[in-house]
Amino acid sequence: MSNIREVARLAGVSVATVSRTLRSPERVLPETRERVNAAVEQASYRPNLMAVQFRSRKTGNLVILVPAIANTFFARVISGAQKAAQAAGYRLLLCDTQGREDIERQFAELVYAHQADGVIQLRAYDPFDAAVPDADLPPIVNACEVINGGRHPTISLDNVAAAKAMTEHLIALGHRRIGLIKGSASSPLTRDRLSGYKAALEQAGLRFDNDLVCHGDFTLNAGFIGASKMLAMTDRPTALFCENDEMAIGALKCIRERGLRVPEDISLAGFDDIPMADYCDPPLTTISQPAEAFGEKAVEMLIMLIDKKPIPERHVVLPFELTRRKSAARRALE
Amino acid sequence: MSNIREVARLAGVSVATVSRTLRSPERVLPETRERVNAAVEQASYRPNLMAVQFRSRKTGNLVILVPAIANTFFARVISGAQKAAQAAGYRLLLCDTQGREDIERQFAELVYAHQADGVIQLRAYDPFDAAVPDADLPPIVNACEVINGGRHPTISLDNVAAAKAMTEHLIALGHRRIGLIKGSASSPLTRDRLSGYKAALEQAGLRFDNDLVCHGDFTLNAGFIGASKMLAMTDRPTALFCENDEMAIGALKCIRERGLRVPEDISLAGFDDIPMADYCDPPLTTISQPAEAFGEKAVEMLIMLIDKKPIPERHVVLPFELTRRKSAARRALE
DNA sequence: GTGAAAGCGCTAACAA
DNA sequence: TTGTTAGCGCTTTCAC
Repeated sequence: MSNIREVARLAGVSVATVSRTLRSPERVLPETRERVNAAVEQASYRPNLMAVQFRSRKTGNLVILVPAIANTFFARVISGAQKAAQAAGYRLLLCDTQGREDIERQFAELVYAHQADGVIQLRAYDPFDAAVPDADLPPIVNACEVINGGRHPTISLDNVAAAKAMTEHLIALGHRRIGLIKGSASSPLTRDRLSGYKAALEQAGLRFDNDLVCHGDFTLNAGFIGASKMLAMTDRPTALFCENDEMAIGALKCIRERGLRVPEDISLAGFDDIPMADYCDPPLTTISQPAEAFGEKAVEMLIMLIDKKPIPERHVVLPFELTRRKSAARRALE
Repeated sequence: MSNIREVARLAGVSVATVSRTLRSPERVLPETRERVNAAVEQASYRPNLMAVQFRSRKTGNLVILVPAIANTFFARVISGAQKAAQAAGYRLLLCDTQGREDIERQFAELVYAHQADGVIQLRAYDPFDAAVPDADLPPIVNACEVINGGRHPTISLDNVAAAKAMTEHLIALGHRRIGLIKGSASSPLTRDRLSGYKAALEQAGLRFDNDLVCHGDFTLNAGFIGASKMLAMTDRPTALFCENDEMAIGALKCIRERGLRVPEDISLAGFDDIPMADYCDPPLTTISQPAEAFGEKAVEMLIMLIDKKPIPERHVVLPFELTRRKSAARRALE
């Protein structure tokens, strides 16, 4: 593998001129440029990025901390992030943290080790020591699941409003007992969604019943378990609101196994609008999130941070949409 | 941010000793080691990985080329790869190529640019110029969708045998007209699976009917379209074998919309065994693949290649399993 | 516009 | 066991 010296020798110029031709060609005479380019070609030269980065103190890498890659929602976020990163000449260092703080911290440290220029965290945990003063915090953006009152820029959804909208929708359909299957207890997402759920009930003059809330962890299985608890109640809910589509699909399986029909016997709603939501039977009423946009926005903001450009708004809120499909319908009269 | 010289000064030793303490502590006296470690602590020193890598000509990065991150099967593969990489002290540079060869080539070149030590390609395309002699090919492993007769080490499934097993299963259930919804035309996977399908038919003395084969692209929608074509036939198949679960779930939706039942009116089979396969209605009969193992194995082999260790077997074949659920049943007598 | 030369932070060969 | 020292390949002054 050839190096810059080899190219310089071939072109009959100095290494500095080769470097300039590659980084800022406009500062080199066209004829010199051509000779250098010819030499680059001839030597099939590729700059050693390690050396470039080492010297210029920029890695072009962005760390992205993902709680669960296998979750289709996050897969879409990553996909959006990757596109934006690539467009901006950055690469994505992927880390499946499984929600473990030690792993998150370890990967975030890659920034300190000059292995990455910034961090995107998709979970509500600050991987940097709280003792670090805000001023010399490395570039980091917190997206999707956002730390309430955190010190980093965020990109989030108004989860309170989204959960409220869905609950209102179910109430408008005549439902009075609405079960809620929550996500992981550690996630502020679920706190916000619970608030939205409560707000809608209150607004409609309905009493909040703690028995109608059960805890899950965003997996298919959690939805199944949650639904089986709900269905076992003597006065069971007529509608079930799951905090993500995976759990809703898990719940659907359980409901069917009990010989009940959706939506005739019980209405069902999800959250996220994963591709599968439109393909299950019946198609799922859910909250659509712009997953790719989370990734794109996060990368854009992070790069601004890295370039020390001013950020127009530190807390971006992306829009949601209530997507009505067949899984939620008017409550049957008894 | 402090550097090695600062630490050396603090510890009253040379930079070489600091470097040694960090890389091979056993070559340093315990008491020296302690002094160095104390100095490291005091200076809150973190080695500049860019410099380390630049100097030692190892990046610790592995590029992984993924056709579609949003596909749950690949998400599982990535997850396995990431775990193995992390365990071995490597990081994963993720690239969502969308199956585009130019993007694949571009990212594979990161190896030439000393930005990564090796490449994992999950698609049947060689991102390196065929002109490169095998001897000085960068470390690369080809997994999942494998180039037939390619020059790189591979980790694959016996797709011929798997498709044959599934087709045999459907035949054993009494089906004589079995529709096949294929994946992307460019993929050798689909060629192998077609072979297996044909082999099973032949073995059972059934004629191969080209009208029963239709082309898809592994997406939910392709399954829907494929099924609608099959169902429109005058002499429609009594079983449908889809080359992945996503397409099977798409087909399921179409079948139901036509007012038909699975498996009473038509049997359905998929491939991959994604988590959702067990949660659709009815649960999907499918071929289970060890997705995470693909990622793990790929990383392990790649690291052997990087370390120039001999590879026990260049072409690993991972086992599949025929998972019988309710979507495929005995053909109803007419 | 171009070249000479210093040096980024570290590792490794060699010497002591 | 430890220190000295020469670079790794490149960018970036600073002269010319």
